[in-house]
Amino acid sequence: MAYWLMKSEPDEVSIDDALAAGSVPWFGVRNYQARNFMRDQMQLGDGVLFYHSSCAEPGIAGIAEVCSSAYPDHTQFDAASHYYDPKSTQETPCWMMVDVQAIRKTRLLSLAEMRTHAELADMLVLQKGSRLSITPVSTAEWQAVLALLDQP
DNA sequence: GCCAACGTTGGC
DNA sequence: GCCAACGTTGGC
Repeated sequence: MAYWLMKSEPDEVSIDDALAAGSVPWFGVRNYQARNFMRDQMQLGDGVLFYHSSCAEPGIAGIAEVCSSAYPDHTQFDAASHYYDPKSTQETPCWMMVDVQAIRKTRLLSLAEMRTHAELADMLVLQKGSRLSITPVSTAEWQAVLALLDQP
């Protein structure tokens, strides 16, 4: 059982969208490190902090969990998609994804607030220059975030 | 829109 | 294998 923080642009897939859909395919990851986390390390039932990025108020917006193993991201084959990758073929897909089940929406734990909590200071998403859209979260960090989400 | 930081590409 | 140039991310 592991924990992850996964960034999504709410204009594309918000926590509300994910809750309405039940589960969402985490398409569009085009970074090898993030892909490898999904392909090699994620397990069914892993906990996910659903993070809104590239928006007015970036931060953790909900809780989710991994609900599939990794499989090819179909958008890499779609020439009309923003995520099309001409190097990928059906036989040798480059990009993988998992499905994520939204569990609940939480209060927004903003990036600015996250930076004020010493117990979160080591979270990878807070490190200078960090841009990775999927990062592992330690058990202690997971528990600290959940505790903060339960506070007003 | 700006820009710092990082990742990828491609010439050599 | 090096590294400069370019592209992308993402907060502000």
